[in-house]
Amino acid sequence: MLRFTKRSEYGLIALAYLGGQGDSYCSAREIVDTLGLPRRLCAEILKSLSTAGLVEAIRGPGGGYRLKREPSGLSLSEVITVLEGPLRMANCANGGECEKEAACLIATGVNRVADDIQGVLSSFTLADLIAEAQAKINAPTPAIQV
Amino acid sequence: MLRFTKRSEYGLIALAYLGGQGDSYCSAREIVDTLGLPRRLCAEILKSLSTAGLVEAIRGPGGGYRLKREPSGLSLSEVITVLEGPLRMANCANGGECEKEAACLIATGVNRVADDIQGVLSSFTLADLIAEAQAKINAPTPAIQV
DNA sequence: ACAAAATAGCACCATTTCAGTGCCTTTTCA
DNA sequence: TGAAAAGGCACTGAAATGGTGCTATTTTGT
Repeated sequence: MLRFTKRSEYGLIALAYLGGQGDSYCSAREIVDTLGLPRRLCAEILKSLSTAGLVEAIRGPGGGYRLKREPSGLSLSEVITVLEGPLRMANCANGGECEKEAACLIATGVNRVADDIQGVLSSFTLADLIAEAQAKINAPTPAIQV
Repeated sequence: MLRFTKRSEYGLIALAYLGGQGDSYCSAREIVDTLGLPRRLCAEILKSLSTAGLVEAIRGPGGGYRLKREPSGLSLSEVITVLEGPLRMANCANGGECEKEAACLIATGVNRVADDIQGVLSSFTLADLIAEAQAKINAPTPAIQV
């Protein structure tokens, strides 16, 4: 339960990778080949991130993606919202087909939980993930390659 | 994303209801009829909660369910774990088919997030939900009945 | 002893979401 | 003008989720 989808997982992985590459552009191909992720799926994810303005995309040879913002300014909350849509803990907590008073029994409390979880996700940034990732990118093997 | 399943939702609702009924036993039927929840599904959920020792079940006429523990001692974390299994944010974070170093790029960080979220869920108790629910059970209509 | 109340157990179906893929188009650099 | 790269579109298979029906077993009350 309460798990990330692959979209979020791959998205965060790709972002962490981009974060470790500085200002240079990385092609989707490089990313998926380096990290061993499914190509098309990641392409879609990167596109979403691009549309949302989290990464910058440049076409053509030499192009690719790069972060549009400092990793420390990119919260997990934002990334996940882009890739999975907004948080909705219980059905009645959001949009609102809450006809049965039942759901509402816990709506208020659940909303409070949701807020706290959202807070956790907001408190973590891409920089936090990258801090961990750095060691793995730059340490054992020069760079994981295909 | 990161949403409760219906199992958790209904489970929490039922527990909140039981919490408002003191020491008396409430039949599954009473619960679902009062709250307008799907019968069979809730019966399964109550059975799970009973197996896990969170509620007490008594068969036969006059029987039913009741909380086996003080609401303030029952964390959401526990309830949700019973009804949905353990938290697992990313695949590589748990059991371990983590062949691709990719997933591990964020594993450590994601695990930290998961811990924090688990912390949030542990910090909320059934009593918190009931506090909200009480008003709705005892206020507008004497008691929602069939 | 019997009937009714209640939980327990089993097997199944429908829908939605998720993960993943293929193919073609457009842009852009060399 | 050719190759590299992002972008767009439509589709498929698998799994999780939500939900239901029927029957068995236990227990109380009459």
